[in-house]
Amino acid sequence: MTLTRQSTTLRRAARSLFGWTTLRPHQLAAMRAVMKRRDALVVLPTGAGKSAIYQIPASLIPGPTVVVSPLLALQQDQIAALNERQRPELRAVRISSHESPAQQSEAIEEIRAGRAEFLFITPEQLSNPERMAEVRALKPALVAVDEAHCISAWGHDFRPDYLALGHLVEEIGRPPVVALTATASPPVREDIVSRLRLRDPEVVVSGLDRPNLFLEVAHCPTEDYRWRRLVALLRSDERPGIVYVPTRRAAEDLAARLTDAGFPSRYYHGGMPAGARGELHEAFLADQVPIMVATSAFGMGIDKPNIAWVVHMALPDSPDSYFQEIGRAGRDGQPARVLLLWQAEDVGLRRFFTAGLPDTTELRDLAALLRARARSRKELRELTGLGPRKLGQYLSLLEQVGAAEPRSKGRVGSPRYAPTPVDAAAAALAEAERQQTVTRSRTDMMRAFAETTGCRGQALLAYFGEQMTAVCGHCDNCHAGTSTPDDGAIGPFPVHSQVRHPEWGPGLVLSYDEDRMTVLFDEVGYKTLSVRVVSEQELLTLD
DNA sequence: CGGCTGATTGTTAGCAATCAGCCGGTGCCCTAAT
Repeated sequence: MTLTRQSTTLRRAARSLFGWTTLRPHQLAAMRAVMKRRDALVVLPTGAGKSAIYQIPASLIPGPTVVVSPLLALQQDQIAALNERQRPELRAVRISSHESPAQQSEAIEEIRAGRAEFLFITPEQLSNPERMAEVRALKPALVAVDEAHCISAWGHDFRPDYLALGHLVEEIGRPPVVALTATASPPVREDIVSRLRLRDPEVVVSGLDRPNLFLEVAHCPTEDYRWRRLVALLRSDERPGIVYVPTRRAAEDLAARLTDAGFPSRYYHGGMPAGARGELHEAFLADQVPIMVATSAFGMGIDKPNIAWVVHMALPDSPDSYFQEIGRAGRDGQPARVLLLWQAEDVGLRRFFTAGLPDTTELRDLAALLRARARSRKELRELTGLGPRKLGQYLSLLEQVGAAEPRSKGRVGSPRYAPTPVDAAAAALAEAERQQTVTRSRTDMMRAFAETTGCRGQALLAYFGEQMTAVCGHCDNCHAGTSTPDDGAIGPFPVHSQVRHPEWGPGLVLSYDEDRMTVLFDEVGYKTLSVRVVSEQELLTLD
């Protein structure tokens, strides 16, 4: 099929299924890749018609589509949106702990008989060997991984089954894979590609700059100042909006305090019962909650067009999280305010969350067990006494250093020429330390973003590996006139060139900000260097 | 890592300074007890 004919087919399907008269260029590019059975990584803001990128080709390609999606509540919304259209080629079912065994069999049967196209599922379900066998038997023609940044954000500790997704997709029969997310900095993209084992994927990145968001940061020496700045923003009375706080308790306390002060607010965090969370989510979407005070639990799946502002009451852990959270504002294209209220002390909590390295003795014993013979995770849990999360994290580290490899039926063994358990444990610890260093460097970058007197739009885009040639014009520093354009040519190395540091190894030049430059190193993460020192001491060489 | 709380100390009778201990985000899933 020629390109034009394929585009026509896609456009026709878009009109028939979604009532759209046009497809945006990036949508079309990604859809064409999927139609050609090529892997794809799609980074587009929510609301840019991202889901359609897999849904429209899926309706045209024979065979069902497996959609890996992280949250059951989010799956429910996505399924409802598809089934509302009442088109058999878009019908969706799911398998999760919410369905009874009878409902699960019915879902499988609907897909098998061709009455449904999409099977929504979590990585945890797929890591169950019996479930995997059922899904493989359906011979899926496509796998879509929604919110793919979860692989990087959650896989390494919180939800280890995310890290095994690449292997799980291979067990399904390795159909083409399309990974979708609203945010992914270069190391996160790399993580997604390598973890999902994408093969020469078509990478589509677009729309990272959000001109209708006004970016503002205030350093708050006292809690009282933080409060006053928040109230000052609320007085301008643009609603609705979200206040992000770092802890559950802060969410409850601040919502009460705001309500008392005449700003009716509700709070939302992961410690609340699922029912209450669902109701709050719905009420917020229906404009019944003007102010939501929430932890980072509130976010994914909130596709609400008229969020007029987002305030952060503490420094987020990374620009990745920050971008994701502010990205929920102003989806209707109307001007929206984004305000970060921070203190240096905020970093302490972030350090705590990233603390904790694996125990070398436990790693060594686990590596020794794997060397003896392949075992199921359940056996390994019983033999080592490790919890499922810790075991998943350890197995992932050992796999990265060549001391573990997934086998069929959910078993894990060790490769033929695996290092000795002692060497494997040392290498795995080093890898965990590297990951921790990179994670902490992200917090450093978040702090640098807060402290910069340069253009914040440029700083944020540079972090995501995009270069803006002019200042953004929609941040506090641009308005104050302190922004200086980063033309990418003022430094000794061009932006996006590969460089090497004697100690930190290879890295990617991201940006220049006055006399400093930011480089992303593979081993130590983001570093800000003095251009003068780099030049005088010849610290970097072109790689 | 750092803020908060409650107890101890220190100097001298009501309270200030210090310190140890505790707490802190994100969600699948399964199992067992109602």
